[in-house]
Amino acid sequence: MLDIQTLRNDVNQVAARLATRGFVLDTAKFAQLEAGRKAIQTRTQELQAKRNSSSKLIGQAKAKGEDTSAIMSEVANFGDELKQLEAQLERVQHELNTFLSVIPNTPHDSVPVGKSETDNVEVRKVGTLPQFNFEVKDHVSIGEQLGLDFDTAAKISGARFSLLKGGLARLHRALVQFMLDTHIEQHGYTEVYVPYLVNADSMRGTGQLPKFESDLFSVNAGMVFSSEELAQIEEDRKKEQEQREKGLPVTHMLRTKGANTFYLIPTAEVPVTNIVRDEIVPLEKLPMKFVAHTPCFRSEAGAYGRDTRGMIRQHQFDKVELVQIVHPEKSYEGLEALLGHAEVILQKLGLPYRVVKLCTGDMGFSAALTYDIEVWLPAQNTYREISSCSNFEAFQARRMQARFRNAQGKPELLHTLNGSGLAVGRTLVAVLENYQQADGSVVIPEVLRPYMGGMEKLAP
RNA sequence: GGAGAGGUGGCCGAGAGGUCGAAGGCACGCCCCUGCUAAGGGCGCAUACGAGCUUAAACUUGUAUCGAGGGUUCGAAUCCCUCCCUCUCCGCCA
Repeated sequence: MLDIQTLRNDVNQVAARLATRGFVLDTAKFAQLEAGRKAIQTRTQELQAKRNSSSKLIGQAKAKGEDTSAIMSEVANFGDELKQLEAQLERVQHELNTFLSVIPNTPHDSVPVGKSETDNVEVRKVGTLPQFNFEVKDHVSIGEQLGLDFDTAAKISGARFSLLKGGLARLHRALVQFMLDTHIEQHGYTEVYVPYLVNADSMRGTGQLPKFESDLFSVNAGMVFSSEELAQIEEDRKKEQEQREKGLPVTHMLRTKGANTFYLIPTAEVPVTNIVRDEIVPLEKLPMKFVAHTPCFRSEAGAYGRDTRGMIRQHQFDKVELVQIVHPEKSYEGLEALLGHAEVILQKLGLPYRVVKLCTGDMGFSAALTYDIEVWLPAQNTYREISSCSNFEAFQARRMQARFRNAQGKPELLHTLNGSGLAVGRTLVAVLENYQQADGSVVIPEVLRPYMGGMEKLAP
């Protein structure tokens, strides 16, 4: 969420910055909503003040045993108007809120302007590309011999799921352990174990809702209703519909009933960052650095047809996620450090990669600046995203009301950062492809061997 | 799943229809006293949003907020309804 003050002071400037990322800010709509809000709010508060002072007088008069009918009829005169105004105010504020909550973050000044990933800027290339004196296979062909089984996964669940067996499953686990240990022992992160099902407030906090609901999986726990309850729900639904038609604020009777709707996390960013939602963190606790290993669930509704082969794009994958909660003045420093922490994993694994700075058009909704790390995949003869490290500045913190107490003792919004360190499935793919041998076996990177019982290679 | 008790400011905790944004305490900030890592005293100290003033801050003022949402009332932290959450005991369970 952007700062509404900034929008009021300088809509055009904000609109221009948002335009660079392909978002058209409806400034006329904003002006209209603001004008409406202002007029209604001023008048409403005026009447509320009048009502409050009258009520106070009534209280005093009653205490003395005096007659209060004159004052009470005066209040009754504007009672209806006030009720209407309060309803109108709520409606316009709700509209304004909805309007604000779908505006993406403004890009940092250093972000290259561009339309798509082709406009991203390469920051550096690290590592040397492996040479093969045989025809390279992709991870699907290599994996088939080693325990990667899409057919069984499809039987159990469906498309875009995978099943790993034997050494491959262990290698997957070894990657997780290696990543976690590195970040905990060498980079100073605190490991956290978090819920994989979260509520809607958490999803709103980090920006997945309300705009990207279709990318998420949701579950309704214990939603078994008796016939009376079903009838009640139907009635509530009608009531809500009527309220909408009359233009009254909707009371969301259904929403409270459905409060046991959970969302499966699309990334650990959601539960981990929401640790500080509605909190005021003491200054000396900053920066907070968390690392978590979680599965991630994405419906990727819009991505069908892309990466259909293999485990590049799955409904479920594991990720080790780095999150930092920092002082606003330290967030860009923190981002560089965090990016470095993710890179270390690739360096230790001996995987060649490059770092790109995303252009305005390719950045995610909540980010002010994003670096992607792309790992070399020999079979695709290209670099593919394996980590995304972003500074969200105060965008998420404002939605979450995540604050710290500054040196003056006043609450101030935090900055939030996160990045994959790394996506485990894709790292497994990269290991398979980069360490493949002519005989179909795969050499295990040295840093992983302690986690593999000393094993040096996976052989068919 | 059953029974009960609760949710109030950064924290603890009173308040049980009127002058309550909310006593008291802790923590924190400024000041005084003391002169040594003790103690005492005074003052201040919620957040969001609006209006005024302003370059801005400060300030003044208004409104809202006592788990959330509805309702009753001239007036709700306090009464009613719905929901959420926490704790205790029992049951079940990895």
